[in-house]
Amino acid sequence: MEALFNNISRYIQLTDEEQELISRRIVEKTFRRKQLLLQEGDICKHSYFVKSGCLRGYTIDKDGTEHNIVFAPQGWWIADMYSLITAQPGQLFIETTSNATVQLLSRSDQEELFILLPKLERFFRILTENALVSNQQRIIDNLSLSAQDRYQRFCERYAGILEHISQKQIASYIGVTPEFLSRMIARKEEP
Amino acid sequence: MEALFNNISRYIQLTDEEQELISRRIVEKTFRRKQLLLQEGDICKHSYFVKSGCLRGYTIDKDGTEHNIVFAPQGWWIADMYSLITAQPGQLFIETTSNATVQLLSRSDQEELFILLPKLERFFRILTENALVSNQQRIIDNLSLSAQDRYQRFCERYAGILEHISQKQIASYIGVTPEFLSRMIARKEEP
DNA sequence: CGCGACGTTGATTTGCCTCAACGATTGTGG
DNA sequence: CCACAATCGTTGAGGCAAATCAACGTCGCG
Repeated sequence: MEALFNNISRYIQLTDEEQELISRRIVEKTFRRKQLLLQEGDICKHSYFVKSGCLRGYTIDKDGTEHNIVFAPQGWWIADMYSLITAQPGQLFIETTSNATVQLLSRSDQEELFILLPKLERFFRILTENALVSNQQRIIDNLSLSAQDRYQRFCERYAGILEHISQKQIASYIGVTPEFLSRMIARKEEP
Repeated sequence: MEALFNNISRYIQLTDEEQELISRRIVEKTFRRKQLLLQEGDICKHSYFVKSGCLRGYTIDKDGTEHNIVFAPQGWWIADMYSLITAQPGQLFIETTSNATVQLLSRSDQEELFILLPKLERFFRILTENALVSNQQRIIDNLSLSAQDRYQRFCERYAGILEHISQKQIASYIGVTPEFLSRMIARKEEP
């Protein structure tokens, strides 16, 4: 539970009692590599905090192609936000990319906590603001950068977890085919 | 001020005193068409509520090309979120696309209000969640749809304000050149 | 060992861009 | 109120970035 509270304490301070209030509602689960936590059509009822390992969120389009929307390594939160806040079936798949331990907080518990503990609402407000900023930056990058530059940016931004992600996954994230990413990288090696 | 409180009351209830608390911190301004409210390098200090008219947020890339990031018609909020929350210079330009009346809430007043009025923090938490969802959907669309389909989606989603937006602005939003959008539309007219 | 996923490379195709020219509209200053 | 400039939408010709399809070697894993 410590990792979780370290994460939260980046933005708000919690007393032991307040931590206890939260702890009581957290459920911990472990998963093996490539296990699905959520799939298209499911109603997403939890926010997932990644205690260890790495998850990814992706969609599958009408041609059957996967598109990575988000990677969630250790210390990140992930959910199908659309489904979570509307309680409608979502389109996101969430899957482990390695063995992982995850802590779940249900939306209803979360909303209960927001009332008991306005500070926690602040925490998630800030978290959501940060996520919004990074999504907006990604939209800007997609509109204004070449595939090369998008790859550059990706490597910088996700430097910490690059080792654990296959080229195919990166290609899907930056919006090119694996073949083309392979060529780009090959081209870059040459003088 | 009524439009603003109607907007807020979608998600939270406010007493007259609470409304008064907010009102005191709102500044109203009017702008003419094509006036810049914010430009790249500025530090964004306010959230803008659009009382009437329409605004757009865009970036300019290294080739000098504009990319529309967001349209904010009547009843929407807009800001350079990155700059607002980090207090660093942002990259967004914000401009009116028609004559407009805008109500400004400074970040510092906003944070003061979050402490006085936790309900308001809830309102902005929800607002930010919604913005996040729509940005994520846009990322998904950009990764999985053709230019044609992106145009389709745009027309559906922004049906209400289509009349007030030029083709050029739409092209910039969906990430194609004006010439290509023109051709797409022409192609669609034929049987 | 054998199978399936991955990365690579080649040949070809295509979706979209660039540049250029033109008429139509809008806006602006004299 | 008109002349002129600026912006917009349209159309054509040609070009390029990235996709597609296909074949092949490698590796990790059951």
